[in-house]
Amino acid sequence: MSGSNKKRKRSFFQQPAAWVAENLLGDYLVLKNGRGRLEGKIVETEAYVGVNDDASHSFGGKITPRNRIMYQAGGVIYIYLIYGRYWCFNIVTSPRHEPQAVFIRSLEPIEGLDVMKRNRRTNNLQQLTNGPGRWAQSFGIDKTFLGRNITGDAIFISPGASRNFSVVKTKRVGVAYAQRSQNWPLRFYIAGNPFVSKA
DNA sequence: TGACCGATGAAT
DNA sequence: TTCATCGGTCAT
Repeated sequence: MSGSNKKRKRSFFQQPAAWVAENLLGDYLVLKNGRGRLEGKIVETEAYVGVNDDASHSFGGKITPRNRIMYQAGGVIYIYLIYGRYWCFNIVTSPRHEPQAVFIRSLEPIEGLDVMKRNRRTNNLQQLTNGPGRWAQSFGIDKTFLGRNITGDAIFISPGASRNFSVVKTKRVGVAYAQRSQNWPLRFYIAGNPFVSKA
């Protein structure tokens, strides 16, 4: 349901990434700023499950300036740039020192579509939020979101009203470089939803 | 300091 | 299917 200010709590995000990724489907991502309220329904996610996942930035326990936020307790935002052009938006999950994260891949636009279109410089509703770079651009996401709390007043997750959908589980997109984990079924999306990315 | 890269998107 | 693209990352 659109317009709710109910929030997922921090404890929700301190579960394992695969669980969080699946259970975020149907929830709403809400962003409030001076220009109003943007809201999108989460329809596609991926889990990056930590030190044993060679598709994850934290594989092998690696710590760099970029990924160190992943080692925080679940509930903070991990942002990084891909291909020199697109911001990728992740939510850190799991307890502290367990560097897992959920990558939000696609949203269904719910509220603030005029602002989203302006940010994306397009009137194409279908291509507004159906991919990680696209929705981030629609929402004005950039590196200033790094480390922010996903349970605050400015940006938060609102629980979905119903779960009358089936979930598709497949391998993740764009991780063919991973030797061991490339086929792990850690991509989740709402079956039949038109805003799931094509991949 | 700079070679290298990529959890993509858009065009074809 | 192909490829443009480029700021950031990280090893040096």
